Amino acid sequence: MSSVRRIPAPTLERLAAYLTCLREMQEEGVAKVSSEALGKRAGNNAAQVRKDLSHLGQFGKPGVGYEVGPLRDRIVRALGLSGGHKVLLVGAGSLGRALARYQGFRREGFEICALFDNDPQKVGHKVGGLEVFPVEEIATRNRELRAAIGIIAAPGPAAQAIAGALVEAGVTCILNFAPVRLRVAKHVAVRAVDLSRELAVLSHWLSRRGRE
Amino acid sequence: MSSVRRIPAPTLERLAAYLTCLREMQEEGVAKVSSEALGKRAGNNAAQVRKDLSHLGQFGKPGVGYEVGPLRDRIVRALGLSGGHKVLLVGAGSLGRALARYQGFRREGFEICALFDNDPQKVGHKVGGLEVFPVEEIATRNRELRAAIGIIAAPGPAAQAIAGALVEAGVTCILNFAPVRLRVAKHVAVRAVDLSRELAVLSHWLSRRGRE
DNA sequence: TCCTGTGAAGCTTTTCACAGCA
DNA sequence: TGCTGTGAAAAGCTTCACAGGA
Repeated sequence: MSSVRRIPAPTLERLAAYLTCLREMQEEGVAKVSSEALGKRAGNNAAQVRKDLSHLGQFGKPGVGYEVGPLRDRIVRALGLSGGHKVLLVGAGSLGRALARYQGFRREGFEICALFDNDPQKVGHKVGGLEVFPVEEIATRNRELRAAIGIIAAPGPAAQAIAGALVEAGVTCILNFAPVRLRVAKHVAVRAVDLSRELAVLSHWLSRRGRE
Repeated sequence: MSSVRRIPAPTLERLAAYLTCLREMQEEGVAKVSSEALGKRAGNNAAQVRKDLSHLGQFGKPGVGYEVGPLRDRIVRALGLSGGHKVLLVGAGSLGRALARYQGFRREGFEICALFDNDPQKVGHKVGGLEVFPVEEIATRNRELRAAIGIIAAPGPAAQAIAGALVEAGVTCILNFAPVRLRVAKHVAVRAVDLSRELAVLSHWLSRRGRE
C-alpha cells in the first residue's frame, strides 16, 4: 500500500517507539538498520516491524535494510509531527506542573502554549514560564492561539466540564489524565492515561506470580 | 469458567474502570446494577461487561443484575488489590514528586514506601512526607521493606540502570514512565506509560482529521 | 418479562512463510 | 546470500444472539 490510509492505533504506538530508536541510532552515527535490528531495540519481532513500516510505503532495500535518516523523516510525516502542534494544558496541580515542565513535549514537536486552572490561588502564578489563566478563559484565549490539542491534568470530578470547555474552544484531540471516561462529541478524539488501570494490571500479575 | 485463570490485559483494564464506577455507585447508594447500566457508565457495551465479569465466575442474577458491593469485592480480589501493595518510587524530579503526592495510589491500595533519586541535591529532602534516598540504597532499604512493585519516574538514559537496581532489590513488577523500552529478566513484568506514544497517536489523528 | 452467561461469528492484530530483488 | 514486502494462517479480542433462570 503506497499512500497512507488509516493506520491502526497499535501500529501508531509502535511507530512512535521506532522513532525514539531511530533518533538514538542517528546520534550513534548508525546509517542503516534492518527490521530485525530495529525490532530488537524496540522490543518487537522483525515481521511486525516490516508490517508496520509497510503502512508508510516501500522503503527498505532487500539485502540491506532501511536508511535511518529517511525512515525517521517518513515516520515523522506519517505521525503528523513535522509541523509542530500547539497544546492547551488544563490543571496546574502537581501533575499539571510536571507536564508543563516536561521537556519531551518540545522535542516531539508539541508546544504547551497556555495553562489553565480553576483554583484562584493558582491563577496568575507562573509555571515553567507560562502564566496560569482561569478555566473560563479557555475559549477566548484559544481564539488567537488556535490550539487543537488539549491535555486534562485535573482531578476526576472537574474533568468532564473541562473537556466540554476545550471542545467549545475548538479542541479536537484530548489527552486525559483524569480517572474518568470522558463523554465528548464523536468528532473529538480522546486518549486516556489512567494510573489506576496500570496499577490494576500490575497488581493482578503480581498476585498470580508463581502459579500459572 | 469458575476459578480465575489468566485474565487478558484489556479485560483487566476494564475491570479497573468498573471498579471506579462501582465505587461511585456505592457512594450514591445504588445497590444493584445491570451489565447495561455498568457498561453505559464505563463506556463499554453490555455484552463486553458480561464477558469480562464471566472471568470472575458467576455472579449476576438473571432478571436482576449484579449486587454492587459483592461485585466490587470480587473485582478487588481478582485484581489482587485486597492486601495492599508497597511501592518503591525512583525519581524525585517533577513527575516523581507529582506521583509521590498523588492520592489515588493510596485509595487503590498502593503505598509508596520509599523514594529514591540519583541527584545529590535531592537526596535528604522530603517529598510528601518521604525522605529521598540515593539510588544505590534501593537494595539495602528494600531488604526490610520487601516491596515488589517499582515505579520509574526518571529520565530515559537513567531508566535501564534503575530497572536493574530494582530487580536486584527483589522488585518483580515495574511501572515505567521513562520513554525507553526496558530490558529485564522474563520473570519481571513491565507496564509502560509513554507520553510520546500517546502524543504520536493524537498527532496522527489530528493530521487525518477531515479526510477519511 | 428482564437480564445473565456463553457458544459462535466477526473483526482486528500478530505471526508465519516465502517470492523476489540487490 | 541477506533482507524486504506481503499474502495467508493463527491468535486474540469484541460483538452477536439466544438458551435458560429469577
